[in-house]
Amino acid sequence: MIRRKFFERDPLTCARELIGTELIWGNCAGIVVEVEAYAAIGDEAAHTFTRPSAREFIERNQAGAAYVYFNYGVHWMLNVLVKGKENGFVLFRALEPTRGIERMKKRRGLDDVRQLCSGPGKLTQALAITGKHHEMDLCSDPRRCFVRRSNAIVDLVADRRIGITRSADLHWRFTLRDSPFISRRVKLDT
DNA sequence: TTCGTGATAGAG
DNA sequence: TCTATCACGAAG
Repeated sequence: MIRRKFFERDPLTCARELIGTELIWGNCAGIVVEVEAYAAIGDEAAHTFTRPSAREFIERNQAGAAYVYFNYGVHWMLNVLVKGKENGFVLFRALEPTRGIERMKKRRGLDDVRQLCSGPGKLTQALAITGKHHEMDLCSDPRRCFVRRSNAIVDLVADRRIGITRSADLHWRFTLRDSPFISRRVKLDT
């Protein structure tokens, strides 16, 4: 199980190293194939830039806490709090399902495994993550945590974060190269 | 390409 | 109160 220490570094390092780990969520699990990093300071796309409640969240919680919020009136988003030299969040955008696949299909109302967790709103639906998991510690309960896979040779691609307008030039989205489970194709260049 | 949806926060 | 904004997804 990945321990708290892991999240006591900067958001970019955490984001990169989370790719290829496995997210355990109850009876379901999936390999993390796409994340985005957000910095508490100086990142206009981060919640902390406009939302006092996000800044209070950081004060109130330890590294490794879940930051879950509702967006567009429809979707839950899962982030993990990073508190090191730099504070911030890592948003989970896509998983490659490994366990509990039938459960996920049922929750999503779909059969195609590629589409179960290929987006931040999709993966929370597939895993039944909601606001009740907000502020939950992801470093202490083996039923809700991250684990490293021993074999992992992880080939990363960095490109622009999706769906944001501010600070859009930063290459803070990380994906597992050529994974068919990511939300959107990697786009390089301007 | 469009459009619904609701929480948040800041202005009036 | 009102309104702009938003780390989205699905239908078409």
